[in-house]
Amino acid sequence: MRHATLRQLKVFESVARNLSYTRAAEELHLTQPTVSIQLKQLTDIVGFPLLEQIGKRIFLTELGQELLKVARETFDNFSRFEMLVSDIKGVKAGKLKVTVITTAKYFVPRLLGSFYKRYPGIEVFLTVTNREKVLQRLANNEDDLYILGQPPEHMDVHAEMFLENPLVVVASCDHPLAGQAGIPIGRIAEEPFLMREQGSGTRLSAQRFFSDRGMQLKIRMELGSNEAIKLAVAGGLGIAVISAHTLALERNSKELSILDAEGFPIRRQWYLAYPAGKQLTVVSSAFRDFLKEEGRAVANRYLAGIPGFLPVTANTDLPA
Amino acid sequence: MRHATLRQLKVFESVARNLSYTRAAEELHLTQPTVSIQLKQLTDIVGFPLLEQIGKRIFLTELGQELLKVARETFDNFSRFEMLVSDIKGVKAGKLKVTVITTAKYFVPRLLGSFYKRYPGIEVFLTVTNREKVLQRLANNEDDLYILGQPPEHMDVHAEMFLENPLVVVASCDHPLAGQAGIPIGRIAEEPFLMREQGSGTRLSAQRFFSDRGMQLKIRMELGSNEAIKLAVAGGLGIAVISAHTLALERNSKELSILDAEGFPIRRQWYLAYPAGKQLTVVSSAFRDFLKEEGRAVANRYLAGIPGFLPVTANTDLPA
DNA sequence: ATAAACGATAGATATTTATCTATGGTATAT
DNA sequence: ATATACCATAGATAAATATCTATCGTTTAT
Repeated sequence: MRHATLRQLKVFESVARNLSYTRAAEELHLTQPTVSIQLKQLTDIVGFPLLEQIGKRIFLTELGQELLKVARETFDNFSRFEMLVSDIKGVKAGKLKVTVITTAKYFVPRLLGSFYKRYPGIEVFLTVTNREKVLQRLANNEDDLYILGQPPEHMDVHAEMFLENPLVVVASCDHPLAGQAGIPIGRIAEEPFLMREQGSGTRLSAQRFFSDRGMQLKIRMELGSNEAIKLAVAGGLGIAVISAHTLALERNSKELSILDAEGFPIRRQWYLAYPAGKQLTVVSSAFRDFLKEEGRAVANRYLAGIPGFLPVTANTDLPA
Repeated sequence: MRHATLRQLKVFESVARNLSYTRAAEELHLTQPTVSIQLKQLTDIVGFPLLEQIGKRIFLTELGQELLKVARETFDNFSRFEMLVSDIKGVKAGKLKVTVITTAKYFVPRLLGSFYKRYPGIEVFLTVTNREKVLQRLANNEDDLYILGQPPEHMDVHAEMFLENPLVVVASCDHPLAGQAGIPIGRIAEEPFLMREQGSGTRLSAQRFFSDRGMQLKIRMELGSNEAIKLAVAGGLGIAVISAHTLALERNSKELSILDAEGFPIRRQWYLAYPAGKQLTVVSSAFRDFLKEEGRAVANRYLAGIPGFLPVTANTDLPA
């Protein structure tokens, strides 16, 4: 049975449906002897007659009927698979598995939302986890794409920036420094700071920024969320370094002010990564294009106008 | 997709399971390049990658997983079919469609019962109908085997006798003729007869028997069943011609007596028929053998000892 | 009785296939 | 840094496959 061919099944199916070798031959654009031979081979493989001829009429034997079922099921399976292939080709079907670093959870869901609206047939699976796990999943090729704040090193990974993530200094609008131009960095360092907890990427970047310049921050308070920090800053409890994205909604409010501090914004980026050598699926490719496009739009809408910020124009692909 | 081969699927399945070309090659007793080539061909046919290699590890793409499902289902179907084939070969499975003429309904079900006991995996379909319908079904090849009282003529049919069906004259035990040897046929014809309704094969045979000899029967009464006839005969209402089979249970009773009438028993037979040129299925063959065997047993048990009856020894196959 | 339709078979052929050996490139592990 | 394991590719070959044309024997229909 292993040695039967799909061709034989195809021919058999046609004969079984037409109950005629000649008819089947016409349908398949073959000559009648070809059909006879194909059927003979299949019958020899099975070891029992599949058809019987009584007078001039052809009948299916019990086994013939069973084999017909098998043949039809098989062909059905194949055509379903073929449809899947063409759906995937047209991005009308498929899966997209994305793993993002925790800090990206503030903007990635929104992006996935609009992506899903554009391609409703796609199933999206989002995993949000810490950097270590992200890298691990990347190494194990568990997902299609990965989003993180800095491209992995010591790994053969293809990474590309798709969105600027400038870190800015915010103060309340009635803060003495609000509105001043070119505030020296030393002046900023004198202010009491509000910070996210240890381990936050933003906090790390900020502290490194100041320590690189030989300064140490005065941390007045640690807060568990960006929202809490913004509220505390607005209440005049101190100033803070936060991602400009988290200000998206407050940019035009009169509560918070971005200070024009020397050396700011600290330039960070969001990266899209995937294993080097991985051929992206059609869906992944579509999401990648989508991210870059959206990235530009977001940058133009929210990031332009940040003091000291110059948007990167080219898409910078970073090799490992 | 139509051009994929089962071989390719087989190789693909092995690679997908082992996640290694080399492993698959070992498993299939092939060289590794052979596996590579088979997979390349399959991939080309599908048009999209089925596997991806990240570093040294191999992963299934989404399509690969789908195709794996298809492949497994296909092979499952085939092996189920193969099992069916071998079950049928061993008469452990299969269907048996038998159509019998109405008058055979008195003994066929019992036979089917014991056949079913011997081959419990067989599904038996029994159709009981009149001669015309039986012949029609036979012409249309709707069943496997047919049982009737006389083989069809003017049809290309293979028919073989499997059971004698002698018609005997019965009278009550205290009837004057009971026990007499070599009763002349004219004497029998003087007696009042009990008969089945018009159209009964037995009645037809009996009347023809007498009319062939220039006599006419005096029919005292028509009765609807063989049981009723036997009771009436036992009650002394007349004598009757009935199939010896119907006496199976009463042979040793003291109520009924088979008369040793000249020219009796009328020899009738039960025939097994099927279209000429039809190759019997394994099950049909088994049932055919069973019938002949049972036929002999029944003949030995019940028919021996009927006055004037000589069992046929050879199995007489009648051509059309 | 004859013709027409149908399937089986034989013989021929071009193509495809399945497979091998040998070798080369890469990635992981030591 | 080297060795090892793994997959890809090229080239060669024997086998099989799929197909055709021509023809024959039956069976049905006219």
